[in-house]
Amino acid sequence: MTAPAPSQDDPPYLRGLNAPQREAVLTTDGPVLVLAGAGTGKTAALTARLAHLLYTRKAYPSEILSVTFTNKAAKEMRHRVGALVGDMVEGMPWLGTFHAIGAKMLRRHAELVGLKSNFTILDTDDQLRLLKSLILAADIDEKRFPARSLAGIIDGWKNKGLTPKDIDAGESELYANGRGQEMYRAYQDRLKALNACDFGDLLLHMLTILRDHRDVLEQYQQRFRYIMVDEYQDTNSVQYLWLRLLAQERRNIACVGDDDQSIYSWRGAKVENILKFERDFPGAKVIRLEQNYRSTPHILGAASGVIANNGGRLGKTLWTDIDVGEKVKVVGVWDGPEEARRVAQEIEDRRRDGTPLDDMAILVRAQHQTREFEDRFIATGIPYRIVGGFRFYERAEIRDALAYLRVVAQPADDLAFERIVNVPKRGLGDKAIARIHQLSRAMGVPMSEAAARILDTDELTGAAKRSLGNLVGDFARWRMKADELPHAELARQLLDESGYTAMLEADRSAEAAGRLENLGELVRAMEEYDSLGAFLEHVSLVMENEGRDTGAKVTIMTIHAAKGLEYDTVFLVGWEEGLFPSQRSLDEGGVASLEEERRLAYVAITRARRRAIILHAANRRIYGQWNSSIPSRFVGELPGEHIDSETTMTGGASLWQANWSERADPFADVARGTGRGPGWQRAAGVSAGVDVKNPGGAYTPRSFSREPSRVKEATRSAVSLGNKGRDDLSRGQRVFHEKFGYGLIAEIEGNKLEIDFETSGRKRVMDSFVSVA
DNA sequence: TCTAGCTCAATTTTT
DNA sequence: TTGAGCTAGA
Repeated sequence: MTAPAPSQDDPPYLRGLNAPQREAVLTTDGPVLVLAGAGTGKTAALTARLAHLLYTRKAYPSEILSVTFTNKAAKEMRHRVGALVGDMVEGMPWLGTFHAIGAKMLRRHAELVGLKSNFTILDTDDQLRLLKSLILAADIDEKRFPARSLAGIIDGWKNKGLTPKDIDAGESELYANGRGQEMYRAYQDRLKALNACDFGDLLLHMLTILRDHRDVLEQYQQRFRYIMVDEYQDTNSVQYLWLRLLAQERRNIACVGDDDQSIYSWRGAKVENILKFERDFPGAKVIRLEQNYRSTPHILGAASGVIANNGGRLGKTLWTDIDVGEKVKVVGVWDGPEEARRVAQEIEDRRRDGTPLDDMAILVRAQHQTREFEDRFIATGIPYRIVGGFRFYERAEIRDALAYLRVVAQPADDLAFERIVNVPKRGLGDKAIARIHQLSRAMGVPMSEAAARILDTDELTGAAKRSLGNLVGDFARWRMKADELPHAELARQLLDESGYTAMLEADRSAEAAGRLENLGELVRAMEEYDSLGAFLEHVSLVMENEGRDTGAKVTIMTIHAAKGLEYDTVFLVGWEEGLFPSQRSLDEGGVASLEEERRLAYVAITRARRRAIILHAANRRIYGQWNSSIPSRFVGELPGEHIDSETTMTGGASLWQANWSERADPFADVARGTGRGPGWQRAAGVSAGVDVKNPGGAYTPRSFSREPSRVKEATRSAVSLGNKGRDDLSRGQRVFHEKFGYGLIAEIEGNKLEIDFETSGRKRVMDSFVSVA
């Protein structure tokens, strides 16, 4: 089937699509593989395809299975489909992430794998605690064979679709001298006893069910007339097997992906899945989306040049009719702090040119690289946001609150009980918990019940007994209230009456305030759900880390986290051998890993719409040790015609500039370390805690442009000197800072403050970052 | 039972 | 360097 030429009569969802995109939309029947390069309008095609299926009545909304990897992608898809077809999207129960859909199916058939339909979904933290107890029970040295690695191994098995009985001796050898299988089995048994499963089980159990129960399989094969898969290059083996089973009958499966953007092999993703699609589904139609709507030719050229060094690609030729734009800038700097300064400077310049902060991002290879930038941005007052780290529901306070709710809703949830029994501190330590545990085992009842029964014995004495008595009474009361109160209100009361809120209020650290806010957020979020159960499901699968992040900010994040996003200006930092490509990756995975790192480089460059700036430093401090480094091999792979190189390590005029800069700019910590050793810094009375990290590096011009940097420097300094501070602040006053917590103002210099923080010592910050405590 | 100080290790992390 | 996790003393 060939795509008809665009015409006036096109339905709305086809407008604005190019020929291959249309083809991807209109080729509804039979297997289709859409190879969509970065920025080629993949999501547009995918959503239009969905709209087309609905409009032409090829399927009811409930007959389309549409899977994504992330909640974000699912949400985006739902939103965009909604814009095209309106309310019909509401009737799409099977649009979601692999895990959400897996959970939904599993709840219907839980009994087939020995679970009840109200099973709990454990997260990583629960999983680890459970494994730890099993390792202890099995008398394995947890130091030599950490729970974390067992978790990783089991996860790997689940990703491959292996149940305990599928583990052979070789695989079993991965943990504790061949005890892998035994531990995996013990873990699965324990999960079953707890009526729980982990993320991997959501898919693995479903796969088992589809394999062992023909009737169930046929039911879903009949139901799903059309199947669509986003980011197909990221599917792992279970997901692949699961999809293949479901698609076998009707063969109406459309997968969209880009082999060049496969960057999750370490999580079990198999690029092979996309490479062998045509073999799996003979007669498959392969459609290539190659017109890029995002980036300038130089950016595409640079990215293509790098990725061309990989073997075994399906191959695509990206092109664009966007204006030529700037070349990709490659900048060599002296060290990490200088890299941060250069980026900060460039951000200021771009901001002046009218690029909003929101439209700039710094992409790092590893999370620890964010620090340098964070420090710099705090000192210069550039608003930033760091993406990644803990997701909302992974935060301790959220997990604690949820644990309370879980104990109320599901008294059998021992993991939840153990988590909160002594939070806040109630004098119920290891000894008390061990006793409850013992009784629970002996009587075959859940711990929360054992706790009630142990009160009738003399196992516990004095304070501990009284304290446990209170807790047991509290839970009994909360459970009764659970039926009458709205669950959000229940949560509110529970947090207050358990002393949890009070515990945080008493904590004066920087985090505590945020934690209280998070709890408020949690309770608010609960109000949107019909039942406590529905809410708990949502939280374990979907809860996102959005918050109300208002205001324009520069984004700092890992390249992995940036996949699927785009920015006007992108800073690609730390392009040095060992850091990127990461040494560890090279050591462990050889050529395959190097290629994955290269794909990462490709993803990184293609995030940029108009401007990409690549930086590499000659010296970097890693784990407290200074190391010299050489530019990444990927820098060498950038085609010369698409880049402008610049290095700042010229020496020469540096000292003069340094002196000048120091006098002019009160914040030129750059100058303090310049051309003089640490001894001088001390002699000059630079106090500890202030940013003095430049280890005697050469001074470097602070602008990327070749024009004399002094001019810009001067205006900028005048501006910052002339900045008037806030008039509501005075020396000795107590203030609060989002990152450093509470402190007293020691010095005020215009709009800059020196503050003695209670927990982190003396720091310099911009006054706009603090509030009166 | 709690906490201060010690040792040890240290990518990426869609669910 | 930072942090997590564990051991010794209050």
